[in-house]
Amino acid sequence: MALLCREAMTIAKNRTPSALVPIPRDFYARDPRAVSRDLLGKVLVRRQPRKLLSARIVEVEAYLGQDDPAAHSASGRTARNFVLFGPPGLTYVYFIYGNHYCFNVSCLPDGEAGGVLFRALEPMSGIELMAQARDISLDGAAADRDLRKLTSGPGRLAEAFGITRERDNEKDLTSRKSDLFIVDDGFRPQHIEVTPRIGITKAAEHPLRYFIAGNKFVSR
DNA sequence: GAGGAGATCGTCT
DNA sequence: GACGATCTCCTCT
Repeated sequence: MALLCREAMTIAKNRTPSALVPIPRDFYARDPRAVSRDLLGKVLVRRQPRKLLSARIVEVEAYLGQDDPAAHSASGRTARNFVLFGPPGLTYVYFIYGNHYCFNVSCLPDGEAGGVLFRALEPMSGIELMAQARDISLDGAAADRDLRKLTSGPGRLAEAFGITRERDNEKDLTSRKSDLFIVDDGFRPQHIEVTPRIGITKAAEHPLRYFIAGNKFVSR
């Protein structure tokens, strides 16, 4: 198996979070910009019946709520976006472009709209299951490139973790009982870069995309 | 490797 | 009926 793939497997072995304590709700009850920055380096965990999926958060975007024209919450509360207006720390999952799901977490205190979009993850454990979910083989000559394709992009990471609106919308990421949550394993990114958000037309100039500089799994 | 176009369907107006 | 917080495939360089 190619070098990058081996590296990721080693990382996965060494860094799989041992203390699976979800980050508390207070963490999310803040400005999405602060939450975005602090989410980098944390670990998203999906508890499966027999296996644990985990991946480090390496790229996110902040959406500021009703004052942010690019945010789904800009036009007010709807049947689709109601989670953004509720308590912090809940998942907001929506379907887009006819074939992709995007995965967000609600921020700011209950009643204020805001969220963070997860754009890219670095796989840590359960890599084979993620590859299965994405219908990607990691055995070929292009294993390096294919490993990146597992979770580098909002639609890709959602597919790798089996995240859908039907299954995961409005799920509590701060609950021990949840099968989807985020933990802090002590990792701290050395250098965080901030750029304008990707793929939007409104308010596209604001620097609200945060990623770990130099990380191979960042989407662009 | 980079860039462009098509696919596809839920949500909102 | 139009649009969209994307991805993949195909073509061109």
